[in-house]
Amino acid sequence: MRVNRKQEILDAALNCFNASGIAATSIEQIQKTSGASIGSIYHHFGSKDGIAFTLYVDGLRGYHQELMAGVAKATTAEKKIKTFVTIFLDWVETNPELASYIFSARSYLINSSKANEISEFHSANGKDTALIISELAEKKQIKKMPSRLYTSLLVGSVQHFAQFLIKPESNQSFTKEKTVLAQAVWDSLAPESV
Amino acid sequence: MRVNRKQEILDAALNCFNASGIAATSIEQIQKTSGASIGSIYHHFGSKDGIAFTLYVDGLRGYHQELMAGVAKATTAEKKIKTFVTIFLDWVETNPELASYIFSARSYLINSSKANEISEFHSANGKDTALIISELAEKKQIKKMPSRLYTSLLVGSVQHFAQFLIKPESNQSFTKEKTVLAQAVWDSLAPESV
DNA sequence: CAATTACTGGAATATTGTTCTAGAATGGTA
DNA sequence: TACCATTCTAGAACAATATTCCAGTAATTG
Repeated sequence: MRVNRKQEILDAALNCFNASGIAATSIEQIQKTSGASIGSIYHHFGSKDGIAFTLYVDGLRGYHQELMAGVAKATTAEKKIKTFVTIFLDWVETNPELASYIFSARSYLINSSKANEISEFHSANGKDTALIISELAEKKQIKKMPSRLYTSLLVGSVQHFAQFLIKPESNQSFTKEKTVLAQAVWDSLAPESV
Repeated sequence: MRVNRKQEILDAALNCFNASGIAATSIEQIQKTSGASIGSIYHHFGSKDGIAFTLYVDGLRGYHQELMAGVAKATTAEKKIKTFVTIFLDWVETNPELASYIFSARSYLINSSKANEISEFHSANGKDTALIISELAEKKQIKKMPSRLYTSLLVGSVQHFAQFLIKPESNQSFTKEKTVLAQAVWDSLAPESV
């Protein structure tokens, strides 16, 4: 093993997957881009789905840990919500390739041979964020509403906006947008002013 | 031609695609589910991507026309925004299989052999909704903010919430959620109270 | 240094998307 | 009806590509 083959394969796969999508990327492409052999690829990952799975889980885990650590530090409800939004947007801006991949990989992996593993991983992550919200709701630090709406209001518009941070059109900054969006999300969740 | 083969193929494909995803569905599955032959399938659609494309475009076109007609009828800015949300949610609730398919098909088709056609179709649809928003913004009937945020606030949380309408867990109704969500979206876009 | 394990290579195989062509059903026209 | 053109169906043949397999090469351990 001359170099870190495993990482080379992952790097090459991320590029290929982002350029053409997982389904349309062939093992041959990954093989040529990475310089590894077919045998090597299958030794390390077992299947194309295996590569996609590793990229997805590793990437998302990094983000998730950052998020949880940041939100835990925030002291008030408003700060927690705004930190949630900010960390998400900052992470996407810092890791555009990975973010782009993760967004598009979800729907592929759900029906792949890694379906079970993905489902477990999601529900574990989901519980973490659900806990944050249910604590705030219990303490009446956010508005009372049908509980299923909480996550939609928290992550829906933010995830949708993330598309702009991924396309590298120009090196414009989004500081204004990020501030306004964090405020808008908080406004939609803030308790009625008494 | 004993029956409507084309429609049979589309119906079968929608079921297969929703059950396993487009990438993981084989032509053989569609062939067996529909009762059509391989030759028949390729005669009508040319490729697997062709089936996926037809399902996607036809489904989305139906929704889009409904949406535009409904919004055009609404007289005030608040009614336009709330109608937008309501029509979307109602449509998803009425067409859960189609909605589920369309959500997951997007990322597949973007990198398929129909990439160009899909891109055109999206930009045409996108212009329509952009026009609605830019008109409201020009007349100052919605809050002034960085323009890229408008669509995120309008469709982000609503699209995210749509997942609950697709899963058939139980036949619970979502009337409360729909009302609250429409109000929340309007609140986030409504001009500052003078 | 022997032996075990981890890794690499690529030919062989299996699966699956697509092409091809012969023929059947259908619709129009005299 | 008879004829023709077009549309549609069928499935074998072909091509592309994911995966298996095993022989061989480095690394590691005792």
